[in-house]
Amino acid sequence: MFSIGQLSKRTGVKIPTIRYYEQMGLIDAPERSEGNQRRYSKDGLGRLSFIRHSRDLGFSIEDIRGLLDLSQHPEKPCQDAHSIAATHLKDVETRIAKLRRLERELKRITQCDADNVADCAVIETLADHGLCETEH
Amino acid sequence: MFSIGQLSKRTGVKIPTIRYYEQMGLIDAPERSEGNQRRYSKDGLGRLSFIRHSRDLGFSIEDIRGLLDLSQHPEKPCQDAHSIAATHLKDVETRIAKLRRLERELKRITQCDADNVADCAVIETLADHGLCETEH
DNA sequence: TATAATGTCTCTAGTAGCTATAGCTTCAAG
DNA sequence: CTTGAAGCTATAGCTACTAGAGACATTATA
Repeated sequence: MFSIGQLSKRTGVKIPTIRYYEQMGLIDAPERSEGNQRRYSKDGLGRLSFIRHSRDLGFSIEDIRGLLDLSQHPEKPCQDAHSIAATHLKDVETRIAKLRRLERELKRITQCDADNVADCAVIETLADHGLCETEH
Repeated sequence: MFSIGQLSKRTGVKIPTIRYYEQMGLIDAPERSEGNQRRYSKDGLGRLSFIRHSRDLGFSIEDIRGLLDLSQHPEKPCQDAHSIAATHLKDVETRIAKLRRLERELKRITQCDADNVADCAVIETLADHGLCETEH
């Protein structure tokens, strides 16, 4: 049996976040001590680790809901899990592509060596979209 | 003079967003028509374009507040603008690095060709952090 | 000029995924 | 038995918007 603090330390999920997950129905409400404090089983620990790890990989709460549900049914086909993961991968790839365009543009404009705002490439570029090299 | 709808079309910023920016003090409250509708000048258009463009480059509202303020004072040195942009660039680079680690991991786990959840690499990896190749 | 269609107004609440605060109670160590 | 850390609930706040309701304004057409 773990207290919420112990669970937090073991999983790296902050205490208010654990309570938030419970509220969202992502983890079951655990048993309580006589004094009404949460007491978690190993199962609860496993479930929270799963969530933590999924969040680390950037899955949304809703995705995780689906993945957790699947993980409870080992006999089911895993198409759904694959499709959740594949969709998420695509999303990550899209975000990377976008950020790399930003990176390129930001690198370009931060090369400005002007002294004052009047000649500053950063400000100038922001003020005039026509000065951009790339579309975004 | 532009109505809010015209401003929206010209800048690509949605109407509720324009009102939101006004509320946030990012743009000045414009004049009003007799019937209390917003009427914008060319200046307002320029300012909103600046904001739009800055948002496109991923600057936060607070960053933009600073950048807008600087842009009003062309005689000032532009160190601050550079530092805002440089910090943002670093942030973008960090996010790219993180997303690429995710991408790698997601690619790896989605290669699973199992049929059911019991053997599925996606679920297995999420359940057991020890199976990850990279840290995240 | 009347009317219909479109545009705009304010206000409130909702989105994701937490985080912070206040004011209280419980637990564990000495 | 006391004290300090840990836990409880409930509410509000964060970013950057977006959506909806219900009323009013403007513009285009008949």
